[in-house]
Amino acid sequence: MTATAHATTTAGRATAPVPPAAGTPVEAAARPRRGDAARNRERVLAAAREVFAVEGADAQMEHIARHAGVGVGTLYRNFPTKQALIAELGRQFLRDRAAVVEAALVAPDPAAAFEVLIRSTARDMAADTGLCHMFRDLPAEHGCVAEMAGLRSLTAGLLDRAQAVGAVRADLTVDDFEAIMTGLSAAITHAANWELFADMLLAGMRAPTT
Amino acid sequence: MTATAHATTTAGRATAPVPPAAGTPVEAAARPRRGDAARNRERVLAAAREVFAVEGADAQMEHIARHAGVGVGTLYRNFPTKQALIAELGRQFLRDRAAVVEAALVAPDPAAAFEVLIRSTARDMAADTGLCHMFRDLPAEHGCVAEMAGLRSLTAGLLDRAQAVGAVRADLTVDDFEAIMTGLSAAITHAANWELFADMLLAGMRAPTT
DNA sequence: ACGTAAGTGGAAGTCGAATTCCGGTTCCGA
DNA sequence: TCGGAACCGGAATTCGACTTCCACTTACGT
Repeated sequence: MTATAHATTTAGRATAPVPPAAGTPVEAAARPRRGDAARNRERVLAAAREVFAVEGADAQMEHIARHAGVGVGTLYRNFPTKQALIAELGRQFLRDRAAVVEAALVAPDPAAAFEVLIRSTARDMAADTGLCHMFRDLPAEHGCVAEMAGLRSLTAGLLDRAQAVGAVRADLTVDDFEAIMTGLSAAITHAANWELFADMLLAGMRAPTT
Repeated sequence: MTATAHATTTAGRATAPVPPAAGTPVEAAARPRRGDAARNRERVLAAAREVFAVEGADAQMEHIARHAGVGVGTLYRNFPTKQALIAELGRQFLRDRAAVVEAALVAPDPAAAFEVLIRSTARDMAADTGLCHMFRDLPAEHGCVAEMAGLRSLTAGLLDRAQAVGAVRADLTVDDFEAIMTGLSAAITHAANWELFADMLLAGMRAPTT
C-alpha cells in the first residue's frame, strides 16, 4: 500500500542511445542509466518513505540505506543530499494528492465530490500518519514549489465549485482551507478516528444558518 | 506574568548548619540559592521561551544563553540538559493552560464557558504560534507527565459539563478533544485567522441536528 | 567471452551543536 | 571591610550526524 510506484514520465528506453547527440540541450532529459541502478533508486525511495514515516524527518541516512539494502554511497549517488531525498518524497506526495483532487474536480456533483474528498483525505491521513506528520511543516521551505502550486490551484477550483453550490461557507479562502487540512492531519495523527473528525469538519465548513 | 517564582518548601535556614546531619534524607528539599543566581534562572527561561518560539525546538543553546545575557555555563548549571530546559518550559505551558481551563470550569453557564474557552484558546494560540508549534509534539515524550494529566482531568470535566447541557455532541472523548485542539493549533500556525477557525470548530462540535 | 564505463559499499573525513571544565568574579554574612 | 563559597563566562572537548572518496564489482554492448 505504501508503495506508490507510478513510473511517471515513462522510461526513455528507446533503441537510440543518444550518445553525445544534440538532443535536448540542458534539460533533465532522459538518462539511460544502468538497469540495476534505476532499481536501486526505487528501493531507496521506498525505504526512505518507510523509515521517515516511522522515525520522522531526522531519521539517519545510514538507517535508510541499510533498510534499502544498499550502502550510503549508493544513496548519495541518487540524491546528493538528505534534503534532496526528502524533497523528492515531498514532490511525489504532493503529486499524489493533486491526482486525487483532480479526480474530485471532474465529478458531476460539486457538493458530493467535496465531501468525498474530505473523507477520503482523512482516511488517507490516518493510513499514513508518519508521512503526513513529516510533510506538515517541511515542504514549505524546500523544493516542491511547483507541485505545491499545482495542488493549490486544483484545490482552489474544487473549493470554488463547492462554494458556488452553497455547500461550503463563502468566506473561506484557499489558504484557510489548506491550513484546515493541516489541522486535520495533526488531529488525526494524535487520535486516529478520522471518521469523526471528517464529520465535524464538514459540519463546520457548511455555510452557517442565516 | 511569565515569571512563576514559587519559592516552594521554604528555606531551612536554621542556625544549625546541619553538617552531615540526618536532615531531610534525599528529597529535593529547599535550596537557598544566591539572589542573582535565581534571577539568572528566570532570565534564561524567558530567553528560552522567546528564542524557541522563533527558531523552534532546535534553536542552539548558545543562542539562548546569549539572548539571556549569560554564558552557556550558567545555562547548564540551571538545566542539566537541553531536554530539561524544554521540559520546564513545557511544564509551565501546561500549567498555564490548566489555569485557564480551571477558570472556565467554575463559570455558571457550561455552554458559554465552553465556547469562551475555545475562542480564547484560539486567540492565545495565534498570539504565540511559536511555542504552540514547539509543544505540539514534544511534551508527550519527556517530563510534563503530571502536568499533562492534570490538564486532561480538568478538560474532561469541562467537556462533560458541556455535553450534559447538550452544547457539544455526546460522542467525543477527551482524547478526541485533545487531538482537535492540536489540530486547531496546527491550523492557526499555518493561517492566522483564529476567529474563523474557532467559529467553524464550534459549529462542528455542536451536536448534529437529529 | 571480454573490456570497460557505470555502479557499489562502507570506512574515513567534516562539521555543527551539546556539554564539560576551570580560572576569574561576585554576592553575603560576620 | 573581608573571606570564601557560590556563581560566571566561554574556550575546549565530545559526540553524533551528514557527506566524501576510492578500491572493488557489475551490467552490458560488441
